[in-house]
Amino acid sequence: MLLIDKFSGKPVYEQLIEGVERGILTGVYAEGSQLPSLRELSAVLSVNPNTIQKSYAELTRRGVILPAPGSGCYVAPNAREVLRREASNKLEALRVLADELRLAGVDEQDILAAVRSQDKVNDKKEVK
Amino acid sequence: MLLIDKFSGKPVYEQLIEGVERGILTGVYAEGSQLPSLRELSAVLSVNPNTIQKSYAELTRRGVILPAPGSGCYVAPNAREVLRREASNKLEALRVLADELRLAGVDEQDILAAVRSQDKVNDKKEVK
DNA sequence: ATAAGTGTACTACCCCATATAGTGCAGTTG
DNA sequence: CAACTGCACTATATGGGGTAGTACACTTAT
Repeated sequence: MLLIDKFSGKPVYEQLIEGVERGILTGVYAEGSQLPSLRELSAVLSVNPNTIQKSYAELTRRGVILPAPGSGCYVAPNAREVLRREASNKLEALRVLADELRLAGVDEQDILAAVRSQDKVNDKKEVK
Repeated sequence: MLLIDKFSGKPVYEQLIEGVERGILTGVYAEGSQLPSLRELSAVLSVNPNTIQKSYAELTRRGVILPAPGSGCYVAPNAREVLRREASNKLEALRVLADELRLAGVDEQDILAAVRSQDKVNDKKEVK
């Protein structure tokens, strides 16, 4: 996976970070599993190794992945938990964005509808 | 008010744009009213006139304000409508952000609660 | 032990956005 | 006329993003 759009305006290293995060959350990269090496990713994506390293360094700093010099990089055993904790902090960003839309006069129902999961999920999951 | 934080990491000219937009939406700058001149804003905010001009040019391009060389800059008569139309397009951004949080495992209720207007909520537990 | 692959640390360079600084011009207003 | 307005232009400095290349120490498989 890990697609990179060099014309998106978004820095490549950020796209890379989000791509790995998404891979972990969707199960493509299981906790403890090995990630593509710097040079391999560099070759596959046609991105400079330094850029890849910058992304991996950031993920390492946050405790999402664990580097093993000489061996490779691995998804941290508690990666999902780390990501989940960080995501909670992003709720504030969501609130701010929603407030802006509301201030601009966007209909409350439209806002709620946009946020609500619309993938035919009739999630009747009984929260236990 | 138009406060500028030079250490926020966000470009000054963007802060300026958002500040004017907010002023229009909150009624500080009524439609048709005159905005502070380039040089006046530059002096008050200690920001280079070129930076102010960049912000005003962007707002002009979008039809939010109307410049009158020799006279000043004025809020477009339909400024609120323009902003409202633009805001509708941002709903997609809201949806994407919400999806990310959901994927990360953030509780659905927490997401909805963050989005919901929190003005003295008469707690309606019956979600219709 | 050798070879290949790994993460990591450098240095150097380029491009572009951001922002500042200064000058000047044409138009409007009092 | 004088003072203000938006606007255009050039020049410069700074920093982030990205590339390029080299080197080192470590691990792993042959």
